[in-house]
Amino acid sequence: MRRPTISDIAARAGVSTGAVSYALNGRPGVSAATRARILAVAAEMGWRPSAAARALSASRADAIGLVLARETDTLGVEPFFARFIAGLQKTLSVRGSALLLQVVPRPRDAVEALRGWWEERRVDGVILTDLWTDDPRLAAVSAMGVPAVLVGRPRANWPFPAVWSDDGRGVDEAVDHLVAQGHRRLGRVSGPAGLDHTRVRGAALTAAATRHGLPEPVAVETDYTWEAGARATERLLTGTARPTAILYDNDIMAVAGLTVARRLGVAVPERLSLVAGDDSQLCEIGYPPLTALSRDVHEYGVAAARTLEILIDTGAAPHLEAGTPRLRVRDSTAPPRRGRARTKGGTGS
Amino acid sequence: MRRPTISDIAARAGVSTGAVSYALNGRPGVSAATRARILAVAAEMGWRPSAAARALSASRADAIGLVLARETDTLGVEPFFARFIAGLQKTLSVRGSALLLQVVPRPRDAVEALRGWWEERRVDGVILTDLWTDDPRLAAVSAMGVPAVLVGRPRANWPFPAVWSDDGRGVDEAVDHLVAQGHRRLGRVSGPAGLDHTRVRGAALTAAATRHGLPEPVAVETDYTWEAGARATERLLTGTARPTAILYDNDIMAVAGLTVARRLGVAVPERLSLVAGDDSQLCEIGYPPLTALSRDVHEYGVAAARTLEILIDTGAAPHLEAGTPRLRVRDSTAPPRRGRARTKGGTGS
DNA sequence: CTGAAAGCGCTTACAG
DNA sequence: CTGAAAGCGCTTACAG
Repeated sequence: MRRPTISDIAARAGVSTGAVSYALNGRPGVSAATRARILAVAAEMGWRPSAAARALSASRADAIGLVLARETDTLGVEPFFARFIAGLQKTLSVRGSALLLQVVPRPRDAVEALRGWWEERRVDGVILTDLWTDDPRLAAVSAMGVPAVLVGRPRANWPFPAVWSDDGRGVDEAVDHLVAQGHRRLGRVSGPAGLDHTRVRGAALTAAATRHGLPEPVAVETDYTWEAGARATERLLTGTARPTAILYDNDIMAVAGLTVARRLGVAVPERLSLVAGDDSQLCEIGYPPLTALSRDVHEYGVAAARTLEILIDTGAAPHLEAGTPRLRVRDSTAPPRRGRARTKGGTGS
Repeated sequence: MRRPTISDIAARAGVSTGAVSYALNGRPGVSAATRARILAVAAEMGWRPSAAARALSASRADAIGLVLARETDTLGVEPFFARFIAGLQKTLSVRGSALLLQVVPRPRDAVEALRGWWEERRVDGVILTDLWTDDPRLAAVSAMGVPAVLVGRPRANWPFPAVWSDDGRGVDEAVDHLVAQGHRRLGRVSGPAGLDHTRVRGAALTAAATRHGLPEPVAVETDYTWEAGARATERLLTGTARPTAILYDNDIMAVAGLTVARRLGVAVPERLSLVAGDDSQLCEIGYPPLTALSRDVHEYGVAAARTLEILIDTGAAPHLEAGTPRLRVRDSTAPPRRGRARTKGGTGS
């Protein structure tokens, strides 16, 4: 029960292997009748192309690579990646491309993974996510020449396409919503300052505040974990000029904020409004359910894969905006109640 | 700047390509001096093997496949997979094997993915997780003959190795802990009944209750989501013979339980103890922090990959237990306070 | 210890 | 429209 090859099909159909190849790949070079016969024989024999043989002769791997450069503990909590990957694969499956995945803690480890894949020609292209300000992947990928799609805002000196969701617009929408409710002192619990999307959101928040004539929002940086989100919230709530609304860069920190606010006796949403930067089940686990920036992450993955395929096929592809966040209003945002509320406790675990 | 091949190395080193291959693969057939020279030349030229050529001639893909068969929304919240995959790759990276990943909603979609990979010889073996009672993957994988490691309890008629964590022992430990605190009426919020590990835990809970002379614990089935966990908790708390302790099959449902208990006015842990079935950041997001079953998922991934490699290399590998859960006691479990507490409200959103 | 050659399963010009 | 052949970059018996 050896698996059939095109030679077997050729023998059975009484044609050359070349003809079989043309027929199987839907190319000109065989008559319609011959093609039909070959396809029938191939189906009957249960033939499937050998990925290795095809890769070797055609110089394409029919696979793309994705390296996730994050600490696994933050990765796990993010609904982003499962949805994003499902979106990628919806596109890839049409052509029968495979997805190689690697999970590494830091961007510089990602470079090694990408280089290995490309030098062994295991992938036709790669997708880059979570870019940092000085990310070693950009120069490395450019130098290697591996087709790559940047998931994030386009960069200067980046020779390849970028697929990005307009995080700034999401921030704008959130601020507009809060300002309409009467908020003027905004706070922000951000992700790592070195991450591109952290900076994008920060800039958008500052710009939006300026546009509305609000004081500069106070921001506290974190590493995306629940604990850091809790500490950051506490700092904002116990400092001077306490904000009446806080924007978080993900969902789990917003949940942390909810808990901390309760512990400090700051009523949500009466005294404090919260906006989560990602939307997931977590936003509904507490009371009140959290207003959140929500985006179609699946569609974002589809767009990234499609762009990479075009890049691989044609050598170029346009930048593409996809999965732009929209504000999903739930109950954690409301007009601020006037008057200074007392703050219970101070610290506490 | 064509990438160098072994022919280039052979020419530069003045030997045959066969000799280069032997030298590069650390096989006998070349003298130490020749080998050293060849390696030096290869390094100097920056040679890397072509994965396709190697796969074609050696009939091995140097890659393994993992299909995750779950709804993406539950996947995202689970810290399990990111850690598990990191563990797999720690092992795979030693040999330079790649990981192919696919995310599909149902087991029968997984069969198609596995078949495709194997028939195209994209993988040398696969890892199966989240097995269902009548899981089509088992028969399909056996029939195909693709080396496969079952992540879960060994099964009858399963011709390959299994790597499993003893979920039953985790349940035992949790019940011992609760009984020692004086609990006698236990409840359970379980995952889907068709999932193997759901049944294992259920059986273990019944056995532990019997051993301690407790009444049969009441169990409510869910789909692992927060919402289902909330509904199940409410059912347990508003039913007759309300349990004083509830075991959850994951972490997010335990968090849901905490919220529901608060809403119903059931104090945790005074009136109700909660045990989460997985340990993650989520267990610390509420008050009180949740007692949880914790296991070394990274190590679990290492064990699964190692077992698969042995299976691929030798045609067989022993079953292996790894990542057995241990109870991590936090503040959500305590001796039950006597007397019937009132229950606030009834339903509610 | 070393070299020359066949072969893995495809694709793709190049002749007919 | 079709066939015969070379080639992709390795590995591996098989002779020397």
